[in-house]
Amino acid sequence: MKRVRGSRSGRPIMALLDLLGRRWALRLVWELREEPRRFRDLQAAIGASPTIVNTRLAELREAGLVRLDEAAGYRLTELGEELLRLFLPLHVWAGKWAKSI
Amino acid sequence: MKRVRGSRSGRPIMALLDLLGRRWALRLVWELREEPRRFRDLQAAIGASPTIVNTRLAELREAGLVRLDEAAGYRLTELGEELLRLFLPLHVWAGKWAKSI
DNA sequence: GCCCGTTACTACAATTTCTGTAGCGATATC
DNA sequence: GATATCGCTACAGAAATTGTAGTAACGGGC
Repeated sequence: MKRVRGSRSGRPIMALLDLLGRRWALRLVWELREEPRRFRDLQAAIGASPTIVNTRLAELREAGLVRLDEAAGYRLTELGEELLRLFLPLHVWAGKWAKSI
Repeated sequence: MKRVRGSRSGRPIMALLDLLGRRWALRLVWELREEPRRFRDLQAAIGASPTIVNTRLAELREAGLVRLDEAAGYRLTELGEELLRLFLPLHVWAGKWAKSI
């Protein structure tokens, strides 16, 4: 098992929070929720530098959440889709949250 | 409604992903899942600088997710607890994830 | 009054991360 | 050979984060 920055405890939840708590990481997973997307497409969609997009994608690939399908582009793995399913309710909740502040 | 960095679109989900995608933001919410905690206690728990802990807490407070209860310490608001409930399954999933990589 | 501990929080230089722009090397199409 | 798309890299400047120290306010004990 690969060690992730900040996960000195070795507790999986901490490693996960650390991984997803890096800039653009959550957003990248979100952008892949519907269909595979190309590198440049992803980069344009989130508006980050190619350097950091590549770095995050590499981390997410190493974590087994994302993979590169040469024919179609970057896509979530089975594991990545499981994670996404946990996050989907966020979409609805975000609307409610926005109204209340 | 306050505008959040990177949320040029105005879509709540983007604002939320941006807010939570900043370093230590997710982790701070997580650390408040059980009980109120003092500033120094939080800071020591996550191992970040006081500067950034204070910055993130201010952002989370402005977002209505966290508040400072002078008697007990920092705690989640009602809204913050709702958000946390969406994240709780993450704990279980993280264990499974760790095993598979 | 005065020391002591605790609280949240700030100042600031050093370090790390991210951005913005340009470009590379491979592959495919004409 | 020219043109386009693909993932990806180089690199200098800008921004975020760290690490350390310290401030100001409050509440005991003495």
